[in-house]
Amino acid sequence: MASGCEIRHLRYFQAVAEELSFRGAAERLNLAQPALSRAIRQLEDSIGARLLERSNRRVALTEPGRVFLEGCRRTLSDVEKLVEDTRRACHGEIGHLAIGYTDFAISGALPEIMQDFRSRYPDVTVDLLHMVTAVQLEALRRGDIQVGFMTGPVAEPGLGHVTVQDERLVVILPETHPLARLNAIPLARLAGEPFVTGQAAHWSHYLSHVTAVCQTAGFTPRVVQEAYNSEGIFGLVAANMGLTLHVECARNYFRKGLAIRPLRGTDHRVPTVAAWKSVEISPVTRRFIDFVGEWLDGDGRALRDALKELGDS
Amino acid sequence: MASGCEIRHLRYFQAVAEELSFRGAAERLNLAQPALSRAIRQLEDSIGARLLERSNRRVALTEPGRVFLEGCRRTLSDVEKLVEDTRRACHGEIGHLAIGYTDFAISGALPEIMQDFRSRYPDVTVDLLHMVTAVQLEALRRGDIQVGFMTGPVAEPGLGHVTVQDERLVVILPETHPLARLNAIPLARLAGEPFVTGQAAHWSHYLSHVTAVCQTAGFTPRVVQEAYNSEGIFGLVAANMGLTLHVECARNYFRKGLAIRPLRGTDHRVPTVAAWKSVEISPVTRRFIDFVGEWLDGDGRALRDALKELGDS
DNA sequence: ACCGATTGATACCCATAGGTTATCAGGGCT
DNA sequence: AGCCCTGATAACCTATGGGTATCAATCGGT
Repeated sequence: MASGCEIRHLRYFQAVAEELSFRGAAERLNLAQPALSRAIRQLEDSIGARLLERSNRRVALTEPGRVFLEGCRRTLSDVEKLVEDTRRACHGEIGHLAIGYTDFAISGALPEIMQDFRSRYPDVTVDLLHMVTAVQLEALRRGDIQVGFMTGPVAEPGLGHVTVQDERLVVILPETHPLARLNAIPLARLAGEPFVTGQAAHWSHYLSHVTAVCQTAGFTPRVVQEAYNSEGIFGLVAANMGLTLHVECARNYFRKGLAIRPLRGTDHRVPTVAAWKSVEISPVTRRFIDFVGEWLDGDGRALRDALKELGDS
Repeated sequence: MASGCEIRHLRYFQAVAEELSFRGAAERLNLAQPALSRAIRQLEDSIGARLLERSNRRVALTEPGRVFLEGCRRTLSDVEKLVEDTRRACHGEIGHLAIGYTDFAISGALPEIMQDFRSRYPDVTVDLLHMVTAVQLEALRRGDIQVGFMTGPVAEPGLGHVTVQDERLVVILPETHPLARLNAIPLARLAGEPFVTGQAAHWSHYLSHVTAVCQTAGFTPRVVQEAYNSEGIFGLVAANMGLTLHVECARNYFRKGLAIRPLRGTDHRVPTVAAWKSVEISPVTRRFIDFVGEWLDGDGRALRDALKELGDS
């Protein structure tokens, strides 16, 4: 029952079993030989099995000793690995993250970020959860997610954030639409056009950008249809219900029958930011945030530049 | 390095992590609470990671704590299993056996014995090694095998043994041979017949039976061919080179063109015995020997009787 | 065949690690 | 506000792990 058997005993036994000599093992362990003899005796007593055959001149493993030695090696390396893993967890190299994302984020840089993160930190498990910006803010507050990729700007107190994307607007319209013949579409030409957007209740952060940019041209968008998600919006546009404003990353997707044109007459940009609760940051969250920062400065620069040129063209 | 982390610490930590309370865990461990607090602190120091979040009223696992807890459970159950396995090894339920066998043994009861033994002691690994009797005796002496199934009688000092088979002789001859028309063949009729046997150097124990039984009828077998093993002997007989004496278990094999007939005119029997070195018997060897004894008394009786009837018919 | 060298076991001592009791400091709860 | 429950701390005590000295047995070399 109270086995009394301790890791020390396993280490001692392994040494003796490998050296097949108490004195040799004691030296290897920086220990006096009598202490070793006693420890091994204790171990044998606590197990209730004779592990070593001592014949006053020769030390040999018994059958139980062989079984125990193999288990010793396994257990000792397991414990060592466990301690190492725990330390890594402490440094954020092991753990779990729940991350929220919007359609804009998952259409943009997020897949590459996640791919690079997972290959850099393979022992961090990640749950990626689709949530609109407002839901992410609430989930962050409740601790349901540790990081959210959402439509900015973020000005909530207690949240840290970094801008991941900062994209110009594009017009998505049926390729049969008269405006589709223009290389770029002036903002003013959208006045009066039928708009397809996301549902006001869920897409508020994005819609505030749309209404704001239209206001600068002195009109309010005429919304004729609200869809549940980006796929829905694209589908309704393809069905000739109207046109929509989106961000550059829409170019990463293609739907037959749609045209994507830069929007002229405004330098308004829609930021997508990674946000996190700035108190009680777990090690793995810290790692992730740092990684995103480094990614944006390094690996991601090429991608960002490409996107930027795409938008500027 | 010197992690100082002991199994006790793992048990303590697991208790606290599961109770999420130092006092509760201390009670469960039959320990005073301050000792627990100190042990956990030591554990955290030795790992270098904060495993528990103590906020004076609530105890919670940190991320490293979760990692460590899982490893704790695994390690503790592994150690428990290891101790249990070692005890079983001590009782001979775990271990390894090297067992020698002759053609006679493997053609007789040995396969059934081994099958029953392995299903009764699945954690004992067995090496079955084909060796003629003389080689088995030497291998036993050197400890290369723990038990040998060989042709008796065994009279070596220091060897224990039990008779596994005790078989009448049969004559194996080409089915076209004139004697094959008899239901049973009188010993005296073999005088002058050409004999096929195993090589004298390796089959000495068996050949001594053959010559002895022929002597009782007043003749010496006229050996015209020596084969390497039983298959070779059967093949040479089938090739009409001569006939041979074998034991009843030969009936378990069949080769086209051969006839097997009881030998009349002698009650000589050829024993096949299991033998072992009677000093330094390992627990698993003891188990095996006991098992063979019980098998012969119990499960094997039916088989033995069947063989006996076969021989008596 | 004997003596020295070496090995593991034993006896004894000591420092310390691990346990106990008593007490404190901080938050909820009534 | 006051009580109670929690984990941390302090002081102390003993059991235990480790050290030194020594013994008995066995192997090797001359």
